[in-house]
Amino acid sequence: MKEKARSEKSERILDAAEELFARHGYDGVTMRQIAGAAEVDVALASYHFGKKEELFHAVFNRRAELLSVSRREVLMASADQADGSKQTLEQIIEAFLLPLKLAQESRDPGWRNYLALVAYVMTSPVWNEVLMPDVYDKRVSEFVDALKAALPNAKDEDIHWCYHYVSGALALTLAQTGRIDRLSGGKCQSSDFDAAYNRMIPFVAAGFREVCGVGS
Amino acid sequence: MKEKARSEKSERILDAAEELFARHGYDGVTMRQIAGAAEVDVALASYHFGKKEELFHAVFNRRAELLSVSRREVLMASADQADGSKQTLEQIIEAFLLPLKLAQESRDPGWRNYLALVAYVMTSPVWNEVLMPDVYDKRVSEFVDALKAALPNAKDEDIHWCYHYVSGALALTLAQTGRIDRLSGGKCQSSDFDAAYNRMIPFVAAGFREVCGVGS
DNA sequence: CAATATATTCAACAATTGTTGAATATGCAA
DNA sequence: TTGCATATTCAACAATTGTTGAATATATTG
Repeated sequence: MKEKARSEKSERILDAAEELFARHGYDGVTMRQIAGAAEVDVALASYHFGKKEELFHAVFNRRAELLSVSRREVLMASADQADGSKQTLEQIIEAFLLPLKLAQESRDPGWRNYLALVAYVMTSPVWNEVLMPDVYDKRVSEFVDALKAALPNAKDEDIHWCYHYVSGALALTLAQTGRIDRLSGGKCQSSDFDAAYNRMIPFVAAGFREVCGVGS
Repeated sequence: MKEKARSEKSERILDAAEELFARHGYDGVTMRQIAGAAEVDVALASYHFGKKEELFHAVFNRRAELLSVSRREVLMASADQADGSKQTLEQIIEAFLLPLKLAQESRDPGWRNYLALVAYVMTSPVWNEVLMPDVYDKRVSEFVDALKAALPNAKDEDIHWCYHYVSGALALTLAQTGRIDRLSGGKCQSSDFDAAYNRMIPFVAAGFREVCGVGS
């Protein structure tokens, strides 16, 4: 079942919608703004993607599967590498985050917009339950399973709450709100993904050990 | 300079707007939805608060100062308690989070809606820089200063990035998206604030020590 | 009470919204 | 070329948007 190649203008519409939805949310963007940014007539978006909500779904799903495959591959490669011996917490967390970091550092700026859109969906009480279950929740389950294997004494609740904290830290990083730039007086930058991920891994690993460690 | 007491319908409008804005965002709510939920005519909202954006500001600011005062008091009380001796990380973090937990556990459900609204503003690239600096950024600076005192060897960047992670974990908790309920199969609940905060404190304390600790 | 300020509703406005059907352009197969 | 499907634009629609001025009710003050 091959996907039919979309026209160029069709991709431009998705790109424009991606950027605008990520910044202003679903209701903060009009079809005409999207068409304008894509330099295309308003009716064309409806012609290609149907109603506004379907366009939103199309934008969200375009890169979802791509990213999900990349994440599973990295996670399994990491598991294979630690052949026999148990994976360390750091390895598991790194495998979970690496594909996101790579996407954000991609030359295609669309990836940055897309991940900001994912952050919007993650933090939205409305969209969260509509869009996350389909593809992302499965990756999370695999991640949680790997964590359980690395933290055999942990209670399920503890692991899920700790994952919740990771998820929040990650979402705010993907959102690129620019707040850390302001609060740090320019010493840190939202766009500095190396800085964000290099510290996030030891930070959350230590948190997991503290809350879910063997001593508990 | 005494604040003039607002009429009862006026407060109902703020309450309704608070709940709707928190769930659907600024653009996802119409003046008529707000008026309908408040059982009030549309024009009344404009009469009391002016334009829609001013109403949004009014909703955000109504509890902001109240909460900010409570946070500073707790932070200073915590500092006084550790008279002479240095505050522990856990004490600082707890002082930062406690007022939020108390507000969320308040009998007034408006506080839950308000904190979900704060989460919306925190994670929004647009509203973040409009509304956060006025009152919340100052509290953060005090929190960061206390952290610096407890972690004398830490670099500023490290502290700010770690605070960024705390901020994200906190925002997702305040947002109450219900995702943890789904992912955990009902073992955890978004509304269980005791569970959320009891684990968050040791989690982030360990993270801070790992990234900003004396050994670094 | 009267008079006056405040609160609330009613009705309507111009502008903008998502969506659609008809018209035109473009690419492709025969 | 001709035919035909796809792509794109044009023009217009009913519905909804935020906002406002006039009208009416309610409270406050003299």
